[in-house]
Amino acid sequence: MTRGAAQQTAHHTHNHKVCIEDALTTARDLCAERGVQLTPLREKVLQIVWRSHKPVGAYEVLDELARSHKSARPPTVYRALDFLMAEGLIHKIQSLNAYLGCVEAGAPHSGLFLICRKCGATEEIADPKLDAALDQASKRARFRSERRVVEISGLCAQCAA
Amino acid sequence: MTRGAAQQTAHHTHNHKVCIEDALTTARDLCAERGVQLTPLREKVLQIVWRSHKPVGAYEVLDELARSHKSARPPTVYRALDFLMAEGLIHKIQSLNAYLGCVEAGAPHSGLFLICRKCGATEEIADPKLDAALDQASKRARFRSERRVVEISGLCAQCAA
DNA sequence: GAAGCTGATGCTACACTATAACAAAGGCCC
DNA sequence: GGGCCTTTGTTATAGTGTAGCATCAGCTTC
Repeated sequence: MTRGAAQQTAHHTHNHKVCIEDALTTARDLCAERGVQLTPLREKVLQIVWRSHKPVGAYEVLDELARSHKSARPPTVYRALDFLMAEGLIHKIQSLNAYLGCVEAGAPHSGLFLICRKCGATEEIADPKLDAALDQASKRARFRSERRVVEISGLCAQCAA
Repeated sequence: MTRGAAQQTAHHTHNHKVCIEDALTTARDLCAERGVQLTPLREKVLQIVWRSHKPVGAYEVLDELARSHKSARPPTVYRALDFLMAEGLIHKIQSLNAYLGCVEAGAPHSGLFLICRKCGATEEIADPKLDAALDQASKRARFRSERRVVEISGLCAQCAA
């Protein structure tokens, strides 16, 4: 169900079909457990988001969705994306206005995203030290933290080389 | 020139004129040092952004600017905002598409923003432990970090009470 | 099985955010 | 004065996201 650390990274070369299948299976299981509906439309959107490890814009999703789903309109896509985010199946990358499949759906987590500005590949990382630093900083400011956005742009290992 | 820690926080009550004056003075000095032009237009935009400790949208800036500057249009505002960001005088809050005066202009830093979802007040915090955690995480992933976005939404001390 | 409810989708229009592209104006240098 | 650079003016348009109401399918209750 969960993948090993090596497969969670945004490699330039890997068998991506496995990523997609894993994500869909996890999503179906989670939604079933929670009693929420992963409808064909929502599943299709999830699949589209998972076509790569690059964040994908809502209107890119729409273009792709429209190929198989003539009636697709902006609200169609945004509603599906909102559902998937609410269920923790995808994340929104705020600095790109784009959406990315979550590699650890189900596990409570607030990721750190490493976004390559050259190839677009984006890796989600969980980091206890980061969580601790953020919790500590919030606490010091007597701030009640609810939602986190932590994104780093730069060059991935491959593109920096 | 730099303010004490107490005055950097997004208090609900404080003499905000001091904040604005400090920010403008710092901006003028910095731009003079760097040989870049803090034109009246840019200064006015900076002043508008500094009207509060809440992030302000570009079109809010435009509305305000237009009161004294009839020819103001979207590009007028975005160009000024881009300049101010490039000089490190303001920050963009990505999760709100809004802009906020930088409390520590000039000092190299990558802040953590605590954004109150109720009152909107947003506090910028510098945190060495956070920086360390981010650097370490980037390094582990062999990622060359360039730009950071760290934003936490929630409730500030006053609004949580 | 009709009435009513709920959640999901269809559909039109619109609001909000941001940029492209080119023109004009002003300062500076030679 | 001519050429160059930076800033601002101006029009148009691209990109991102939501409001609001209609419809439809499944489910329940009587």
